[in-house]
Amino acid sequence: MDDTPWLDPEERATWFVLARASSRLLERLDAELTEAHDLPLADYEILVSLALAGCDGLRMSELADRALSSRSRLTHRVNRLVERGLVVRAACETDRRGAFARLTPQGRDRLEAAAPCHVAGLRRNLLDHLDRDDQAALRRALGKVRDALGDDLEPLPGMAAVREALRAVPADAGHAGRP
Amino acid sequence: MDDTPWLDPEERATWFVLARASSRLLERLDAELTEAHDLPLADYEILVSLALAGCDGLRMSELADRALSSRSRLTHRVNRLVERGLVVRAACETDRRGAFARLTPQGRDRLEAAAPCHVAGLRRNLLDHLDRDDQAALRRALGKVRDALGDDLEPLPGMAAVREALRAVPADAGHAGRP
DNA sequence: ATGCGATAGTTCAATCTTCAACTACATCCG
DNA sequence: CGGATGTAGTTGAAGATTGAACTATCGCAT
Repeated sequence: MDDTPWLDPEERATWFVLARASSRLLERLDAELTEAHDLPLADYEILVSLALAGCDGLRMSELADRALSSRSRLTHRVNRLVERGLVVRAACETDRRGAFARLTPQGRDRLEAAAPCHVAGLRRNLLDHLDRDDQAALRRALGKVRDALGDDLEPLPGMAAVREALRAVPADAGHAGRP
Repeated sequence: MDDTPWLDPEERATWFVLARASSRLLERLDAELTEAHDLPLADYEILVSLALAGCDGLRMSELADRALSSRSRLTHRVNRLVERGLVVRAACETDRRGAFARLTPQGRDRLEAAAPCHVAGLRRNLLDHLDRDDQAALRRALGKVRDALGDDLEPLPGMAAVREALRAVPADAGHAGRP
């Protein structure tokens, strides 16, 4: 490590632009969503994951993975979502240590209301500035980085699938329910 | 906004890979630096900015910009660095609202000790996986995004410049000193 | 000069995250 | 079976971040 050469200007620029662009982007998306829907990006991503899981809900640890959150952070955050009535917990039948989180109808509504804002923000702040080649190059390059970092979650299905899954959430969920 | 089309699978993948790669990367770099040198990445970046500013130090707001930190966050963080003896504050002569932060010799040592670890982490977790074309494409694409987000800080000079600047920090700094 | 809006930075309280226990259950192996 | 070890998730306290309010100063226009 001590014989690692310093970065050359291009390497520095690569790191620099990645750090700054992603940080600013996340900051902006979070601010927009929070401002318009009182829903921090972290909560939005929890809701999306739960929506995709449909009425089965998702294990806490699975959810933590998807939301890039530590377990304990997720516990607290889900608590707040439960207080807000957007999520409910359910016990797991087959593994009694386990806990599921599941979207409530209010959670589903909240998510449906916020989704266009998020997508618009993504276009306005990210995608609109990238042509097809830029996007392909980004996916290629960052895909390799992600692999090297041992992150192997597959990309999410889109809003169509979310809506599909959401249709399966019965309008009266929120109390008891399937594990 | 409500007529914004949903993302297609490639757009989703672009966003997904950017979010996950950058988040995991930052997490990893922070963990490595904290583990090995008890210096969170956020603090490391403050120290680098201060080192590049040499013995003049840097205005708090300028430093906040460079460290991607809110003003209030920076105030707290610099307080902790001051408690640790790595940084000192100094008043600004020409604008008495202003405050400068400046590296102490201990801060300089800390930074010099940690820098190889950070560079090695950057190589191992990011740069080693990208060929020249990948890097150029990343800079092109994310440069556009960064511009669109209104972030216009120019890339930092490298460790050579840091060392250069550090040489200018007198060995007995840390008490009074230039604004 | 003087008053007014802008700017630099800090402070304080509320909120959020972290980290290290801790509980409870599962699984493995003899 | 039964004890050891591992895994899922929560808890609670300490520490960090946020955002609004606040202090102090600046710079400009009158």
